Amino acid sequence: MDDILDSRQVRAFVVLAGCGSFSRTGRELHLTQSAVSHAIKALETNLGCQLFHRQGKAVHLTHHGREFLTHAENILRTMSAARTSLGALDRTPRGRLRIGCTAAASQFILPAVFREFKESFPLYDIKVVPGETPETIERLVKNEIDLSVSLRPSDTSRLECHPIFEDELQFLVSPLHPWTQTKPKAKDAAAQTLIVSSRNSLSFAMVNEFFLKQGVRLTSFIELGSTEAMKELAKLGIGVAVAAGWTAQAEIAAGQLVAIPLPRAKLRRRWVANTLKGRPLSLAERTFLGLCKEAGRRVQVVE
Amino acid sequence: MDDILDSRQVRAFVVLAGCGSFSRTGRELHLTQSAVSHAIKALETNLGCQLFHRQGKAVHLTHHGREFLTHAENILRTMSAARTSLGALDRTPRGRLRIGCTAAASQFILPAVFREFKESFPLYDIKVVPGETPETIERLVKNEIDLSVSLRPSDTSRLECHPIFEDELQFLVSPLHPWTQTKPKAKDAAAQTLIVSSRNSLSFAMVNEFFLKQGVRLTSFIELGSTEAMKELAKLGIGVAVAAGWTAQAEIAAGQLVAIPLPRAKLRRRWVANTLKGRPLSLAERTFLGLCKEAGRRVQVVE
DNA sequence: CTGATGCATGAATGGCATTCATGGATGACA
DNA sequence: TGTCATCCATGAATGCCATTCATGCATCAG
Repeated sequence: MDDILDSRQVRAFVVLAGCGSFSRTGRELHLTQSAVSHAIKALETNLGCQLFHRQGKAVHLTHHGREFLTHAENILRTMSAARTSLGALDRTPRGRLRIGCTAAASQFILPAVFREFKESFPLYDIKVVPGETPETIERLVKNEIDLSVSLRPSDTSRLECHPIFEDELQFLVSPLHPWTQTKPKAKDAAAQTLIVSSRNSLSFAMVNEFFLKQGVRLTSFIELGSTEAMKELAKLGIGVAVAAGWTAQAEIAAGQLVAIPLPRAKLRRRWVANTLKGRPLSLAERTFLGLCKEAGRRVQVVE
Repeated sequence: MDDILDSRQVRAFVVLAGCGSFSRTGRELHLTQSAVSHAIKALETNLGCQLFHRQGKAVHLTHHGREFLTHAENILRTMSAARTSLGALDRTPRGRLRIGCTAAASQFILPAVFREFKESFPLYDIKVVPGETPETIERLVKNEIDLSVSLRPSDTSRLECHPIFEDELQFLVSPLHPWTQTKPKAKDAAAQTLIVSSRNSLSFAMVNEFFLKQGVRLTSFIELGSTEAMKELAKLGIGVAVAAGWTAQAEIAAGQLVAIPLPRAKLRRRWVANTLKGRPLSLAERTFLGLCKEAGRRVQVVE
């Protein structure tokens, strides 16, 4: 025998239990009396017990029928609740948001976004998964995160990329550094120790490629996870940090660091918020994307 | 659109949400992958939102899908619980028992029955609806009570009558009454004030008919609701009570009342427990009937 | 590049829910 | 008591719809 119940039979049962007449049940459900009779019989057979006692014209619940009624009503109620709850889902902000992002994003961009997001969606569960751009994109594809804030990867074939803002990679050096006097050339960079966030980062790859195009292979690096640590080392003159100016806005304004343009050309980065291509977005996610763009505009102004 | 959900679609949804593969879901449910695909699509259309996000081979729940999952699991759980609970119904004694009975039954027969019944079915809700035999049978037919303990009515066409015991109507008189010396004849009864329980009772009808057959029309009655009151009046010699000897067992033994046989013949009454013909009986009801028969045997011994 | 695997889609099919037609039972009413 | 109206059960007929079949496209491994 089947392990689940036919919803239509259950509905017929509940209506019949309520009105006590096969004919009236049929009329109510836009069915014939015969259909109701067959349905109830099938339900009784399926459950292996009699649910109604037919006494002439009168139809009454049996002991088993009374017991089943509570369950049957539950089933219909749950179905109805499911539909209602789905319809109200965009209005009742409850859910989770798993966000992958780079260290810079989590430090400079997202705090404001989270604060504003929580105002509209206080019940949302937010989880941040930090990581460099490539692994973050990987997580997105694996559905380990819902949304990522990172650099725009080269392969966007399965991504929906929402631009946030653009910035430019520069050298950040101590005010005592000779480059503050004479603009560095590409081969000068090879002689320096470059302070970068991570060898796995997309920025790192971009910088390498940038210099390779100018015939220079960079070799000496210091790899640090944290933006703050990078700036500290640059301040001490231990090397040359490669970063965007806005991540050191305060230090530059205070004269602790100087931003030096890369040689020959600008190396622009495109920050984006990513979602999986074709994935339907919840209101919360759409809102989050909007807030990211706003935050991006504010950063862009600073740049 | 329909207001209820197809259980099979719900089941497919839950399995798919669990394993993340249409093909595997199909295998699990003994369906083709195509069937699952169609079913999920129909469910999504019905609910008006996408439940899964298909990313190449990977299938993941959407925000809406996650929300729906809780309800869907509830639906299946409730269906399963309904089946289980029906199967265990005879083993988990919970329910109600509405019993219609006459005053004599509720006073002399049922107390012991209730006590024993409660031992086996402590969770049962028992309701007693007192009344004379005719109205009690009426209530049974109207499904206002589940079971009746009363006299056997003449029309048993729609009843299932379970015999309990038989007794005999007699005169109960004061020890000072002249009938204790000379056996009364039928026409002597017409000269007496007869103490009866109720004009609506079956016993009353039986007594009248009994004397009519002997050419005597009874005219003088005192109608009392209570057996106890009848006995008190008889003791005082105000009239002649018509009742069964076992209802005054104590008074007869104590010499306060004397039982006098009716003239010419015995007027036997048949006590029965009734249920509606064809109605399936729960274990509790079957047990109750059994206890009634036992109690009947005990009364019979007294008679 | 190729084969294997997975999902979507539209047409075909067959199972089953519903209807149709009918009969028996009950109750109201004269 | 007979008649009529109403109600439920039943089996055969029907038609809808769930499922399958056949196919195409995308993805992934090697």
